[in-house]
Amino acid sequence: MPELPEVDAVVRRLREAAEKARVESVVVERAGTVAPQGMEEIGVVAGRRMERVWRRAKYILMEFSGGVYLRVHLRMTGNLYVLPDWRLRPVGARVWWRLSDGRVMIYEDPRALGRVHVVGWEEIEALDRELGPEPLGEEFTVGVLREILRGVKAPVKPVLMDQRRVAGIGNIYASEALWWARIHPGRPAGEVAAGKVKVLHGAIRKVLEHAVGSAYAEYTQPGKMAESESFGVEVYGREGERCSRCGTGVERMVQGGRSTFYCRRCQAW
DNA sequence: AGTCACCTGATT
DNA sequence: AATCAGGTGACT
Repeated sequence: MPELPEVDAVVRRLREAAEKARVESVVVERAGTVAPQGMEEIGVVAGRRMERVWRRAKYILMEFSGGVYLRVHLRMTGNLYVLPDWRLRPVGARVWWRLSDGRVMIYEDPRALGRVHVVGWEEIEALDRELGPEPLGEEFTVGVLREILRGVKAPVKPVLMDQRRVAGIGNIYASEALWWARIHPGRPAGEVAAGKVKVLHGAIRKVLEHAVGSAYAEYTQPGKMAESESFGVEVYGREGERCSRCGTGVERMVQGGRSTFYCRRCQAW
């Protein structure tokens, strides 16, 4: 479920709920979810205080006292939040952390594709180097986007979703940004006209900023994934519906095994 | 650059 | 029963 905006909402929620909280104990209900595997490793956070929580791309990073870090990736169905009592945990809870005040932080993930890794600072730095710029950060300029796309023959949509090139754009917002910029998703990235790159840059930021706002607003209920995608989404998941700009039917295609939605009239090749 | 694997649940 | 799912990494 989560792309950058939803992950960002999770992080802000955790900040409010659990930053500076002390972990009493850790329970792993599904061994494959944590790495390095086993209770011994993940157990190192027991007795430590969560000093800060932040986001890089779609990763959630937590620093605990004594220089221990957790790197969480929600993949498709993960979610992370605090509940008042451990007994309230849902069926899909894979890992949970009892806090010293009696509350509990839950990593829920029905499909169990996500991961919770115990890492050191070097691994956080390495991760940072492997990932492209944050699309909502100052460093993500029109010029930077132009450099990212320049000379690339691959279709522009999968390129936008490549986390090494730009960090945090997923399947929904890639489709949405291309619709706003009127660019065909299959167009070779390097062939997108300079003027359109500028529009695309603005569209990416606009779409993500809007989603960051609504994701947070709708994330107030722990345990519930946001319905943010149903609000302000123009093409994603709307095959057969009419394009709000020109009335033409929205089409679906598959790129790299993922659904892409677009308007063939607005987004001409 | 494309395909599959990882998993489970919802929907057709 | 079959297909689909908002992500990523490991293959070819």
